[in-house]
Order: sequence, then C-alpha cells, then structure tokens
Amino acid sequence: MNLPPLIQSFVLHFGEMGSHWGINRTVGQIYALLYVSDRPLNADDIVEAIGCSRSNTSMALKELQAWRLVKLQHLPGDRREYFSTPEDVWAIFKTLAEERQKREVEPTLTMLRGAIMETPSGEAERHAQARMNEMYQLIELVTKWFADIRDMDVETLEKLMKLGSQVGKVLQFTHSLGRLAGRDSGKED
Amino acid sequence: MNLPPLIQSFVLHFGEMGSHWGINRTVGQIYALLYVSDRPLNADDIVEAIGCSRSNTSMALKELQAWRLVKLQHLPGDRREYFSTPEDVWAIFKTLAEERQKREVEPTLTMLRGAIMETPSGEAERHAQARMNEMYQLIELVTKWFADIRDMDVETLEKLMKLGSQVGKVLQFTHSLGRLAGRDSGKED
DNA sequence: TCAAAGTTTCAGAAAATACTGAAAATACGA
DNA sequence: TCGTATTTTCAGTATTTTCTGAAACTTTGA
Repeated sequence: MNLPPLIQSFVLHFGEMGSHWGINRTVGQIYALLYVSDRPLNADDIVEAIGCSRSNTSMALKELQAWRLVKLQHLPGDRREYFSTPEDVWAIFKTLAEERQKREVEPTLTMLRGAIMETPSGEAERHAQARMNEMYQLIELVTKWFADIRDMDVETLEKLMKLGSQVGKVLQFTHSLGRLAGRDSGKED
Repeated sequence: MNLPPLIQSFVLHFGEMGSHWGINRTVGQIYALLYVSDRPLNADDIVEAIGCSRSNTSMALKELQAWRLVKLQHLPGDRREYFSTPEDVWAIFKTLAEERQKREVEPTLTMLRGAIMETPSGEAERHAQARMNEMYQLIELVTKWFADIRDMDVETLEKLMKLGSQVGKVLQFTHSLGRLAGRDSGKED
C-alpha cells in the first residue's frame, strides 16, 4: 500500500471495520479510498494504491456496485472504467440504509410473518409466537419510520436531528394545542 | 437440533443473519433461542436444543453478556447458571444501539478526529481531509440524535415514530408559531 | 479440606472465507 | 475480421474464523 499517511489510516480503518459489518477487508478499503479520492479511479489505480490483486479488485467493485455505493463512469478518450462515490454524504447514508433494509430486514420480516401465521402446538410454541410478534411489530414500526425519514429533504432532516429530544416537548406542545399531531395519523394509544 | 419447527426456523434464521452482523452463527442461534423461550435456560438446555458443544455455548454466552443482551440468574436450589433475554423489546433495541455505538461508531469518530487534526501535505490530502470532515459531521449529528432518542420514554418514542414524516409538517408549524423549534438549539441557519 | 457440580480456557481440527494468478471473455478500434 | 486493451471468472491456495474435546479452574456443601 502506497498512500499518504492520512489517507492510509482512513483506508486501513475501513478495512478493519468491514468485519463488523459483514463485508470483507478489500471491499471496505476500496470504498474508503474512493470516498476520499479527489478524482475517479480505475481498477489499476486501486490495485496500485491498496496493493491487492487485480481480480480481487474486480470482485470488490462488483460488490460495491451491487450495494449502489459506487458510480461507474468513463473518461473521454479512455476505455477503462472509472469509479467514484456519490458526493453527498446524506445520499450515501440513505443508500446504505435502503440496502441493509432490503438485505437484512425484509427477509427477517418475511420469516416472522410466516412463523406468526402458523398454528402453535403447545405452550412453548404459543409463547415463542407471541415473542416473535412483539419483534415483528417493533421492526415494522422502526422500518416505516425510517422510510418516512428517508423521504424527507435533507434540510428538514437536519433540522429535526439538531432539535433532538426537544422534539418530544414539541410533540406535547402541539398535542395540547389541539391535537394537530394526532389529526392525520390517528394511531396514538 | 431438536426444537419445534416454528422455533427452529427462527433460531436458524438468526444464525444465518449473524454473518451479516459480524457475530457468529452459534451466538445468533443462542440469542434467538433465549429470546423466544418461556423460561430461563442453562448451558446444558442450550447444548441440547441447538446441538453445539458445551464449550462453544460457554463462549457464545460470554459474548452475549458482553453485549448486555442476556441476563444471568440463578434459580433457587440449583447451582447452574440460567440465562434469559430482557422482556421489553424496546430495551433490547436500545441496548443493541448503544453497544454498536460503542464498538463501531466511537472508534471511527476517534480515527476521523485524529485525521482531521493533521496538517495536510498536498492537494490529495487536503481533499481527503475535507471528505473525512463531512463524514465526521454526519456521524456526529446522527449519533447525538440517537442518544437523544434513546433517552425518550417509550411512549413518546412510539408516538413520534407513528407520526412519521408528519413530524416535518409539525416542525414547520411550530417554526411559524414563533421559532419554538429553534429556541434552544439555535443552530439553524 | 475434600469431592462433586458446574464453568472456562485453550490447542488443534474443521469449516468458511478471502485472495491470487492464469485463462477466458468482452469491448473496441483499425 | 483481427489484434489489443480491459474486465471477469474460476480453480486452487492461503488465511481467518469457528468449533470441539480435554484439561484446568471455580464454587459450593459436607
């Protein structure tokens, strides 16, 4: 690996972190490299920078594309494929959330729905099913909320986040102001 | 593995999911088993149910305890250790969020802070540093927001989530009502 | 203090995953 | 069409991770 020290530590950190996230080291490193790069890179640039094999790079880029985390583009007069990450960190964040939703949450919800449908035989299964239902309700609520949040524009979202727990107070405030909060959703309690 | 089919599919699913989350199969399976069990289980119960070795069970339970995802208790007149999961799914969710924060987010923030402090040498490093700063700001904002949310009581939290994107409208409403929203945070442009 | 019951550690085996180089496939221009 | 530049695939190898059984350790009651 032959990179400025500042960039190298960033790249190495993402490589290590990969294992916590179920992605492999090379994928993490390549993503990090593209993220901080000031220009799109081709596969050979990456091999040069990271020090992995050409084929490994090819695999990793394919995976990053499957996650929609990198963009593929061509430079005029150059046949090679160049890769870069989206500029907007919020957009990246949303993509990550969407993909994890699709890969991890959806299959779990499907499994839970199936299990909850079954007729339980015996007390153990009855209890298990009740627990699965609790989990199902929670995941579905959080999921829908995330989907709602994803669709907000970044400005509103930042405002909301900076507000933090104050939002609870605002909620109570609007509540006492004539139940505006409940007017459309109508689902409290 | 010798379990009612309904419970078995749940346990197996969590085992598979483990790899997406950086935990191993046995840990995932044991957690799932404890989650749906209607009584605390001891290590031998678990070996019997899952079909793994005694020592593997011991390791997995230690890891689950490190994550604060299982409770250890003793039954009167029995020297063995019994394990169970907290009942409240919200509490579980919050514990998970806290632990991931501590294990994954904090180290990343530390690394980023270090990198941002350095004096860049050359344009490539300057650009990289700017990108790292964007990432740092985003993670810190989301982190603080999560911490705020964690501290809400469950009732308010559920209300907030059910409200979903409506919250954006409420925000604008309060905004026009005299900038209550901005009063305490004071950070909006 | 000893013996019994229970738990943890750890070195090595087994399994899973990541990585490589060579060969095949593809895309492109002449 | 051919030849070159580039990317992808794949079988085998290396590395990492998980799992096991035996041994060591701990706790408790007599």
